Amino acid sequence: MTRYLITSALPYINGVKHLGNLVGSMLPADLYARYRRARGDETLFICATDEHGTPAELAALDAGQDVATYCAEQHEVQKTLGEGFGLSWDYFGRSSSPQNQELTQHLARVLWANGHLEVRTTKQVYSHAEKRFLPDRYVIGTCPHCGYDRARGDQCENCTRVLDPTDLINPRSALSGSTEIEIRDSAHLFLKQSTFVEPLRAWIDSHENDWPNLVLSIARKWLDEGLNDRGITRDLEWGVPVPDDIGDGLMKGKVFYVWFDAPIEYIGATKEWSDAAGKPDSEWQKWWRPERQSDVTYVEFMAKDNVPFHTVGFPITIMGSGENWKLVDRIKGFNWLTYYGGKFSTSQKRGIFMDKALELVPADYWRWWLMANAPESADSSFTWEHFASVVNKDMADVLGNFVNRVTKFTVARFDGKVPGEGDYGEDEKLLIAELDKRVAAYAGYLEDIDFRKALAELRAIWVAGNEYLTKAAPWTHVKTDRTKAAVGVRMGLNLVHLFGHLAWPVIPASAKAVHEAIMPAPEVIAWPDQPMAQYLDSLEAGHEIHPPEVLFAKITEEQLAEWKARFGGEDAD
RNA sequence: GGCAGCGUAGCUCAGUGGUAGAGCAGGGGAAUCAUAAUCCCUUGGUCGGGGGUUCAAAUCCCUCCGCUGCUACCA
Repeated sequence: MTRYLITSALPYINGVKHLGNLVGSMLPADLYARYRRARGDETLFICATDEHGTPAELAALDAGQDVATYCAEQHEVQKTLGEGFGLSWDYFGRSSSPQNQELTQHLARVLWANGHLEVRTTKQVYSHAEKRFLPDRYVIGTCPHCGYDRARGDQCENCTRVLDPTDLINPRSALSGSTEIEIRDSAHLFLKQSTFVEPLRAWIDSHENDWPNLVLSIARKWLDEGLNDRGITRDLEWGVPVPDDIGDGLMKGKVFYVWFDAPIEYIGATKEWSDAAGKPDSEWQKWWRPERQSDVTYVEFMAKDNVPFHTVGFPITIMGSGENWKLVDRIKGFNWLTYYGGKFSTSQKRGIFMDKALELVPADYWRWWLMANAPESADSSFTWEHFASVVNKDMADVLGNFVNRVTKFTVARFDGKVPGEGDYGEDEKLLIAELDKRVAAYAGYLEDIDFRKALAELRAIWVAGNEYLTKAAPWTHVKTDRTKAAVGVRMGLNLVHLFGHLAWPVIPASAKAVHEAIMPAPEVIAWPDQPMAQYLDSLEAGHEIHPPEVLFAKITEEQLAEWKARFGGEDAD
């Protein structure tokens, strides 16, 4: 049986992530990982913070910390928030780890040995004030085309023209404002991507049927436009050092570009995981260097901006190594989640961030709404009104109220115990047939990693429970035919039990609470494998149940108004 | 400017050649076990505009309009 390796795109270190980041990679990866575990599959779910690069250095500068301290702190912040959202990582690593450094250097060495890297001289902007090289975007000056005086070295934001830092009039450092800058030659390693076009195309074509259109079209666009060789080193201090033995001795003091080492951290974090557990190297290697590629099914989750690096950049690193590293099997890409149709924006404080979100409502509310409305085929839009109406209706009314009405009635009329009288009849058979079909459809959508449809099916399963209960109407029968009422209640309780199992991958904390209405819940709530006829008649007569407190408090009009005002609704820009 | 995606009921979205769909919201009814929750029935769209291909187009082609994003050292 194949093992499942699951990775989520690495959240960048410079601050708390917003809900768009969450829904685009970490949350769907968690849902899928939980589903695999529920089915009993051997599963490893890996994530990490992406810590290198100039933005991290600048954020640290802002915070008045050295970059290592800053990253260590922010890593803990992101780890805590992820756990708050129920993200069930087997390991949440750091791209700055020694393990990643070792692996990154190893892969660079074999690429160098295989002739896939070459040294080229490039022109870089050096700032005397900062005593460092500046990335293009951190050089500002007057645009030669439109005269805008705050144009960036990569592009003028006013006239949108693409620029080179040397084009700027009166160039200066965006960090200090210093004009003491000069253009210096600097040697860098380039990955000869152009030689990989054919194998990449063949590989991508082989996934014609199991990758989403979004992923295929982005990957092919890059190949069609011609792959440029790509610089994989930078003149920075914070990063994985380039080893002396590659690059003809010209790489002293340089580090790898963050996009080179970040995907390698998928492997690095796996090694961090096995090292932390005191396990031998064979433990992480069985995931990344399996005997046969088919021993591991590797699934990656990411937003669409990340697709090129996972369909082109990282695969070239793997292919070019000539070693038997595991290549990704399935890539699930997401579009953008928008906030009232506009972009989530950290700088403009527009949208909702993970820390604030958890202060408002439990994580499962977000998990449900985000995955039920995941931007799978197109961008999707968050609005407070929609969020409140979906959460109140689906979770509180359809699921929560079902659990509540069945369990409360059991206490009121059947002594809080599963009644054993009577046999299932025609109504129960119809329900069982419907649920056999729906549970299979729900599983099918999860296998296909088609989340919106999966959650719509899960909701339909809950609705089927309400429909059944209305038809069975034990509250009516209990007055005249206690046995008939008992049948309805017994089925109702079995449905509660079922719902707890089916909902666990999506809303784990709530599913646990539902499960515990019937009996104590295990760490991993297993998938119901039996046919429904058997499963829905599995609770023992006389078993005592425990009605939960209100499972899902509804979002009130007052809360809605307050949150809209606090976070900015449609009027905010 | 170039490129990509999108534009289907009031709202959020399915549907990619064969008589327009779901959920929510709206309207009517049933029930009263329950967080006034649930269940049944129902109103509602010339599928952004125009042109073309086809026996047949929301679905393929062209064009126009609108929205969003990307445009490579930005993670």
